[in-house]
Amino acid sequence: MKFSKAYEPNQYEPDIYALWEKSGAFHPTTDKNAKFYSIVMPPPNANGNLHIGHGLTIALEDILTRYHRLKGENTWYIPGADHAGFETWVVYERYLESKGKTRFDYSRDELYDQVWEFVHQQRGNMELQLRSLGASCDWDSLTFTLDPKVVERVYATFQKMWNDGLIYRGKKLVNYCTKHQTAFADIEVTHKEEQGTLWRIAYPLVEPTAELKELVVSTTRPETLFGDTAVAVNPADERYKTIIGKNVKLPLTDREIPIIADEHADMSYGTGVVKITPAHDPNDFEVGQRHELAQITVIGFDGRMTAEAGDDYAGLTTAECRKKALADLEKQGLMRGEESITHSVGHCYKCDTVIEPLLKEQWFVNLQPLAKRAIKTLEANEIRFHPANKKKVLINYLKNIRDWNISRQIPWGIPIPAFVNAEDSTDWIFDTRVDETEITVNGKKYLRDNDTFDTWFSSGQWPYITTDAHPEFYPSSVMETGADLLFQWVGRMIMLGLYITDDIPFKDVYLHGMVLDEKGQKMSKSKGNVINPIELVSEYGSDALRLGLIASRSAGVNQAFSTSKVIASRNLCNKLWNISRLIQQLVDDNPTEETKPELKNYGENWICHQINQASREVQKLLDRYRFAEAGDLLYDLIWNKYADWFLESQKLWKNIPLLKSTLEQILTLLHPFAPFVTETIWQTLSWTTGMLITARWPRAYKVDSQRVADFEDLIAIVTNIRSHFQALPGANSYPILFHDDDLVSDNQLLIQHLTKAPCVPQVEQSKVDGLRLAIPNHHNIYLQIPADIHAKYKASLEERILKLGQEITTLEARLANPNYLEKAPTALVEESRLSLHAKQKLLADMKAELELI
RNA sequence: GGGCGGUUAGCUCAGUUGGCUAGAGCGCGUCUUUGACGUAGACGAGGUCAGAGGUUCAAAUCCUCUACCGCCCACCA
Repeated sequence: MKFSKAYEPNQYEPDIYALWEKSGAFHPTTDKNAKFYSIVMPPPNANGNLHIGHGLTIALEDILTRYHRLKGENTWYIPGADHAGFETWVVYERYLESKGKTRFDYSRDELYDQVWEFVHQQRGNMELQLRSLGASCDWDSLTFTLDPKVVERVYATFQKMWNDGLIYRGKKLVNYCTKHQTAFADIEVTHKEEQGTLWRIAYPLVEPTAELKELVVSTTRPETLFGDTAVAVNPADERYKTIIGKNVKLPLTDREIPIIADEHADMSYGTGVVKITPAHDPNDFEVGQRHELAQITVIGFDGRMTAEAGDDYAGLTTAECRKKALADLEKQGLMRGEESITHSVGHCYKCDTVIEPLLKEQWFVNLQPLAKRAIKTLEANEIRFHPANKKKVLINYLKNIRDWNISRQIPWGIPIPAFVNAEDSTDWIFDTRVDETEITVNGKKYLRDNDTFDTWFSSGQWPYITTDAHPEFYPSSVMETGADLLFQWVGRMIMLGLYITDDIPFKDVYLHGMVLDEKGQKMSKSKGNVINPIELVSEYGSDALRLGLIASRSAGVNQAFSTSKVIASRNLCNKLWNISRLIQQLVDDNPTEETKPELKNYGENWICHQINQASREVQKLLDRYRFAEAGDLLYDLIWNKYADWFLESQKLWKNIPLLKSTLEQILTLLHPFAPFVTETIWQTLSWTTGMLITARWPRAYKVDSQRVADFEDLIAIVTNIRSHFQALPGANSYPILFHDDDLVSDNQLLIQHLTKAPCVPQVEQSKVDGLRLAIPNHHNIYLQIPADIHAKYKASLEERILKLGQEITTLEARLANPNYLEKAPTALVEESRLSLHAKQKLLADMKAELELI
């Protein structure tokens, strides 16, 4: 007897995981006759700790992996670790700051080496945490996003794009965080609705006319005025027609700038005049291109005003400059009012600094052709989405896709393999000798681009890079990741996958929603409401966390974390443990020959039917990614069916071979969801061999369906009796009598056992006395209760007669409807008829009963 | 401005070709030391499925509108 009274996960989990790992069960098989099933894990940050979202990710992916492994498929769950370029860099820069250093104290190569070292010290934590979550992934295949094979593929892709003309170097406005000193892709900028001020500033005409002395522009960013190179009016705007082409004086400077006509100016907005600052506003940049305006950069990459802003302002921060400029304008009498407005402002998603649109030369990818192909593929339904509507959302995004800035000004990442001619800044060449800061090609000196790739440029290629050792696993079976990464990651993997491999990168996409805190708030370090999955594992067990996380959660929906669901799941594990404990006891006490299980009585047929059905349902549900429903179903099977009815009845019969067999099946069915407790039990039971992780999904039992239906009746009878015992005043149990009922006759002992009734004798019909039970198909069962108590039962009987009457009326009305008879499926109509007859018979019995009282 | 969702029991949520009496967990009430489990067992209460209209033999489910809540995208000076 090795089963303790309660299941204590901590005591077993590490050993069980080690056992799996050592056995080689995580390695992929390559049996040509079996299906191939693969999941590429979204690589967690190598440098970080796992958060609760990873708990969900691993739960979902590992359930699928283990399920398919049990089904005998070639299964490969590929783990990864992400260098997480910017994320990690932010952490490291903070560390530098704490040491009183900055990035400018070191060369790029020095910094790269330092971060490598830093990450290396941290790495391993994350992997241990994945183990404690039970991820059955193939550790030998772990890919780090800076592994040479990744870098090679990324370079090959970059070169292919370069050759195909999809990559270009352009000086454009990029989203720049002046604190982190790097550019971002558009998608990485967080937009927030903010209160701002719209100032109206007068720009005096150089040649004032009688009716017009100045143009009043509206702006939320007066500090950019120093970079204005025009003011624009709408070409159709009658107010300004005559002055187009004339000049205005740019306040606070001695420059004059032209008045141009451009559709961008909205006649109905403010005065209809807009200042044009091509170097600091995306719209104005476009206008500037159309009109060949100069681009004057007045804000530097450090967030301070440049010399172009003039001696009085150079060196000020943008905020200081705004204040001073407004004051100076006021002094000069050029302010024409202000109003408060709400507008959307871009922020750095890490430090919340306002993102500056700044002119910078960067590498861009023209995504149009890739997006076009992706849209075609999606519209042809070649990739299935869960939830399905996310496909539409992605298509909508791809239709409006813009060029992707892939340059990052941070040292931690894959260096961009490009060099520029020292003599000619337009002469760029592709070369992978990124370890050298300068190279010589054809006698010319070329200097290295010091930028690195956007992390997503490499992660976007993850599926085919990670599966290259076993190409038969590509495309992967499903990409499971957070719904928030739909554009950033999933969309790019599809585009790049199609581009590079000419194939989809995965067949299905499953997107999970965010795990919110218990109050439904987004978790964040600053709010202090972060839930640590590893702490939950140590408190409740890994299985409980997994089951608790998937409970009541559906694809794509953000949902609060619920401790009570984790506790309920822990209780299920304990229940299963005790089920096993009881069965092991029975096995120990009743030594039998090892024989095939035979189904003898009603309950045995019934439970085997329930297991068959659950097995079928779970397969159906998992094939459709309905994790929560599958979990619920197994909870119900194990607790409400197996333990409460089957095991209770087996205390009488003790069909040892069947107890063993059914327990094995149940353990197998639950294994994908709760791998630790099921394997622990498997390893503890005296008769099981091998490991559950590599067992096979159970085969269906052959059952007698009449017996199954009969046992359902028995359940109804027992429940009805228990209900009476509870509801009737007086003693809490009474003898049960019956006549002419084979089912009850066959199961007298069982009914007695389950109801705790003193006895269940068969009697002559004439001698029957007592309360008659109202059970469909079983009208001859009675409770022998004293007359006075019987009388008290009258009221409840009348109530039920009334209710039954209503049900009968509804059914009669339905069956009297010719349209129903004609149009509803015949099986349904037949069912209604049967139901009506049963109820009518029952009603008659109950009425007779009432007369007797 | 464009797009996508949500509103079901006290709480958190399931409910995907429309079809028996709308489910679960937690919570709540009553009872129970029955050969594993009190992290338990038994029984029970609790819902006009946001509102209005429509389609249908039949609507929580499909359509329209309304109200409230949310998310994403967008270059709103």
